[in-house]
Amino acid sequence: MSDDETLPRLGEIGLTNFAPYLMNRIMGRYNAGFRDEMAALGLTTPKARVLASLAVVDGPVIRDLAVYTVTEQSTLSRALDQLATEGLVRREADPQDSRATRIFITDAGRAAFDSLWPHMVEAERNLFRGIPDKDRRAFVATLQQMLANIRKHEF
Amino acid sequence: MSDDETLPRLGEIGLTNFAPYLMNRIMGRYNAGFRDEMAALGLTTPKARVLASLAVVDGPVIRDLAVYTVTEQSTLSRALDQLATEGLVRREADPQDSRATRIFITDAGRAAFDSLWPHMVEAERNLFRGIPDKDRRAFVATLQQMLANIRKHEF
DNA sequence: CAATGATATTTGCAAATGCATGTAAATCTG
DNA sequence: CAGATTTACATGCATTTGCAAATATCATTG
Repeated sequence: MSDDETLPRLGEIGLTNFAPYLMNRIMGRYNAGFRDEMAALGLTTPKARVLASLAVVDGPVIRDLAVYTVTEQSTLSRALDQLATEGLVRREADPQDSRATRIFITDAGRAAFDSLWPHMVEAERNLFRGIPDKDRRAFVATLQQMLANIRKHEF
Repeated sequence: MSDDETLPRLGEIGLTNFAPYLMNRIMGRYNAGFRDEMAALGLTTPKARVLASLAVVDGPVIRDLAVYTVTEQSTLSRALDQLATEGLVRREADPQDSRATRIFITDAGRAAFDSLWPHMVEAERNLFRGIPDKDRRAFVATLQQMLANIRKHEF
């Protein structure tokens, strides 16, 4: 990891060989892909991410939810305000730690997510269109390794 | 591609097996990783992306730049206002089409990007830490295929 | 070539975002 | 166990965002 070596310039690599660029661009379009469906449900990206996360881990404290949803704490706090007002999630004081709040999804929240999920799956399938299953599995494995490389939390 | 089949539920797949989730989370942290360095240069994400793109293709029309930078037209328009005011880019009317504006990077803009680039490379290397070169190449190839699958533009 | 429609970019405005800070509760430390 | 730190969450405020509409130019068509 010594770095006397000269860095390649971006112009030489080319944008489309620089993985982070590709990932940003792909995710930009992926996320935009069901913005209409989200809007129809009154959801923004952070709100949708909350519902998606709660579909997997219900009842996390907010700070963990911020990690799952890749959202700023303050943004998340306000997203939760809205979701709670709309009756899609429920805040519940943690009995162990009265600073903490745990978030639970409601039936209405689950229903909202259920109507969004097929679009997410469809978009994901479209992403992998024409990519052999073997490559796809290797790709996901690499993603998991990457997440392990950079995450600052134990999950 | 018939779809009578029942969709797997997200809870069953698990967040960390759903590629888009992993990609969003990884890029969230990657992008946050040099937010400080950007801030020191007075750059936001869209502004940095403009400079990065111009390091590769100088003089694009704005609508193409919006594709490269994965940025809303209106957001880009204002990012360009700032960059131009700061002297990092230059707007120049397209001689063929007087509706269009072409964007060029200035020496100062190049210098700003050059001071950011090492951090981007370092963050990228960190992402791929411990991932064999072979896997890395396969990963990038898959990304390129994915981009081809979803892009709506010819580049 | 006038009229209609498409394209390129900017801008108005309401909403979302994020940083810094506030408040409250838990934890640590001497 | 009092005081100092840290942690959890919410909020004030300035900035950024993005949708929709405005403006200006180009392209097409009858």
